Amino acid sequence: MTGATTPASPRSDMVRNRRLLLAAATTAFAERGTDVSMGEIAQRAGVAKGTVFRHFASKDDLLAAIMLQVLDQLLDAAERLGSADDAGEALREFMTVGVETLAADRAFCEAIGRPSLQHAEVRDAIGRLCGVVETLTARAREQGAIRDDITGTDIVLLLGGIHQTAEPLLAAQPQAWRRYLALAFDGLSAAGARTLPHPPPGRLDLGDSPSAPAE
Amino acid sequence: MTGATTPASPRSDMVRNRRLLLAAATTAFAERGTDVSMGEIAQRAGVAKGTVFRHFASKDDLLAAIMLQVLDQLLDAAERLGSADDAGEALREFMTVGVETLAADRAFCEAIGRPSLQHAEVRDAIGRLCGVVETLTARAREQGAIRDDITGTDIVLLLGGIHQTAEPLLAAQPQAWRRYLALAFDGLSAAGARTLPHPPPGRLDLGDSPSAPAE
Amino acid sequence: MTGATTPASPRSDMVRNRRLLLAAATTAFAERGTDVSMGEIAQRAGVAKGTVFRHFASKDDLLAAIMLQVLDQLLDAAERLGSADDAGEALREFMTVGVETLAADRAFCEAIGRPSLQHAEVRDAIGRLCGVVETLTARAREQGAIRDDITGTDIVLLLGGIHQTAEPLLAAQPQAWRRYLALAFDGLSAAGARTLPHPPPGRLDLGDSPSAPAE
Amino acid sequence: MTGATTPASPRSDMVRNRRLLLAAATTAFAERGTDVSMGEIAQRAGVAKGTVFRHFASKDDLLAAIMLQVLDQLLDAAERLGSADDAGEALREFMTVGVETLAADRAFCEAIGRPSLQHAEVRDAIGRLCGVVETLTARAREQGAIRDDITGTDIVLLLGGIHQTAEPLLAAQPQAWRRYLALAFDGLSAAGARTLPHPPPGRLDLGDSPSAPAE
DNA sequence: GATGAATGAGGATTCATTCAT
DNA sequence: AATGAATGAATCCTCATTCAT
Repeated sequence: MTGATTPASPRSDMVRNRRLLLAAATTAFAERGTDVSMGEIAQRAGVAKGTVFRHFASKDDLLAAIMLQVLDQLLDAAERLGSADDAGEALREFMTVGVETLAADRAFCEAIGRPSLQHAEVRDAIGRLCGVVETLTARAREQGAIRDDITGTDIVLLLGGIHQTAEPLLAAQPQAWRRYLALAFDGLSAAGARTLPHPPPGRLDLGDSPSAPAE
Repeated sequence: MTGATTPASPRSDMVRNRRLLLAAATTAFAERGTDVSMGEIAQRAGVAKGTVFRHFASKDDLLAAIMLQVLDQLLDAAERLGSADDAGEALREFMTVGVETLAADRAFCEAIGRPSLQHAEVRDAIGRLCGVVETLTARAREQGAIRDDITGTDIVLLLGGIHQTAEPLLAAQPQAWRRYLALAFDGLSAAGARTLPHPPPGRLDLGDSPSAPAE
Repeated sequence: MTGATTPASPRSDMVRNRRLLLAAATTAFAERGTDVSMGEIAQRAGVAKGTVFRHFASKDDLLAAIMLQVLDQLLDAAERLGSADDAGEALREFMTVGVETLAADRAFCEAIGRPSLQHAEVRDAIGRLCGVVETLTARAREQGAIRDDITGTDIVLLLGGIHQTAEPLLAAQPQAWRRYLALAFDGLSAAGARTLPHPPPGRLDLGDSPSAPAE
Repeated sequence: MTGATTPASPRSDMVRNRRLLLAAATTAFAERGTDVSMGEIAQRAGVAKGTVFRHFASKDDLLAAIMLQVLDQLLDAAERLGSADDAGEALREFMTVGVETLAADRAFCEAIGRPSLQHAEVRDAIGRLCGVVETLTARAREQGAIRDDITGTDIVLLLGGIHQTAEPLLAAQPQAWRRYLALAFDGLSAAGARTLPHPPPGRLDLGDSPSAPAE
């Protein structure tokens, strides 16, 4: 099993294994949620169980790594779209990419609000994402594409909500989320609407914080 | 062990235990999702493990019972509001009750689309709920309170989505869902909006259907 | 469930229940072996679980009661045949009845050599059976129908052995035991055969006796 | 935990553990039947519970493995004796080995006719055994050592029967089976005996066959 | 660095048995 | 005397994690 034809340097093997593992785990978690066992991921990646733990000290770490992957994709998208001329269209495009990403990843949703979020890195990435999206959102606001009282964090949160709305339909109608994305966007751009009742969320602070300020 | 004030008859004790179990399970599942063990639920209810299984033959049955509880509440609310004069306001009120209910129940969302749904009773209840909500929705449509292309099933699905949007905030801001409910409602009532891109969902048909028609 | 049409005296109800229980247990154990649960037996008898335990303090006691039933049947048969003219034929007839009984009772065989045998009553009944069969055997010996070195206990033990020989066939060929009974009988009547190598067993002494004398 | 003298490589440890497990399971099952728990077997083998399941995916697999062990021993014996000059003596020798083997293994008998038999491997081994024994038997028949109407399958079945006959005595008289083996052999060689009443069994076909042909 | 065997806590579930009514 | 709810020990099995090679 180790007798590969081209061992290359040990370093490169490790890199390759890490890539295999992330790929396998991404697929597995996306398909079947966070309950997939480490054993199965090892198998799918074609490595031994011990190797999984050499790369990711715990299942939680692996989950965090995968969430980071997804978050990075989203971050990239948001950054890429940050300079588009039509900020409203850019925002819509970002949300499309975002919901599409979630729709393909069952674990991501499950994992939100779980111990993985106690990983500082994940929290940071979410924070950063909210920041970049805030830029996007601000421009859309200024261009009048969306109403005044919407923040970047709102947008990020909506990704999960839109996905969740369509989730029960996805098995039968994989594109159903488009319907609810359009609906949400209509809400976002509702011109003369009354101001939203609850204040906008600040930077997302997730995790166990038992210091929940409530209201 | 429970130190109840009135042990009464074994019958009444059983009723009491069932209530304790449902309460414990509802809370536990709501707080920590479907992974809570039967053992913990027993402990929380102050009964022995065996007692849980006397009342609910399997974990899945327990989950189904809890979903039915929630669905029944929603069904009641929808029926109660079915005859209100202002159908738009009634629909909004229903959605308020609905999201509020979900906000208190984490498991409910997880459980949608899971084996518990293979319980005919749960499927039936969902079907019935969609039916009653369709009535509510139709009236709101006729009265011009919401746009034309929204169905009762859309509304039911939105409950989960709105809740999910706010979910990461709930620990810190338990009322945050009100913000996203208002936002969604603005989308629903968007007067001149373009028709939504994806066709409305039919009656919710969940479960294993591997005959996913895709699109 | 208690509202029978004719309660009769409480005494007679108890007798009736005992009979129902023994019948249900006999059938259940015979069909599926000693693993049937007390709960199922209660159900089959149409009584509550508690009632089973009022009549038989433990599952072991119930098993013992059922073994006693079977042993009594065999005892009756042996006594009835004790006065037949043709002792050889009588012995053969007894063995036929005996094996037939076992063939219909899966639990009996399983239960031999188990804790149930620690019930003095069962041990006594086996002892008594060996005694009566010894009479039958002695007459057959005297009449020259079987060889000299066979005892009643040998015969009793053979019942189980013959049954066991055929057991794997019984599902497909319920009468297969007749073949092995005939074969055994041919061995028993082998005229000029050498004396059997191991001394005849004494009175059966079963149970945990850790004082096994070995040889 | 085991204090072995030579831990050697993990591979060799695994082999050693497998051996320990088989030994522990063989003893445990032989002594107390199939009810011994996997936990106890682990303990007896000096390994953790999980290790049992790494080696045998289920209790049934473990039982099957043990039956295969026994069947292999018997198969070896039968093959070894297949070429002896005196086929009658060879058959007797085979039966001696066979019963002796069973006498040391209580589970084997219990397990016959149980789900373990649905393991194709076990069924196959039994079939093969019957085949080899048929050879042995045919030669004994031809040499006039046993009567005409006895098949190899009869012989295999008799092993269990003879053992069962002596079983209640084994604790006190471990060699008692020799008596019943001799008796059975006398039946097998009964020269002028009438033909046996029930047709000989075909190849042993065990398992769920609900197509029981009856008779 | 990789391997995969071993570990053992934990999970769902069953069942004999007890006991309040 | 009968009921059937409650109990909790025991069972099989899974899985994250550790560690010797």
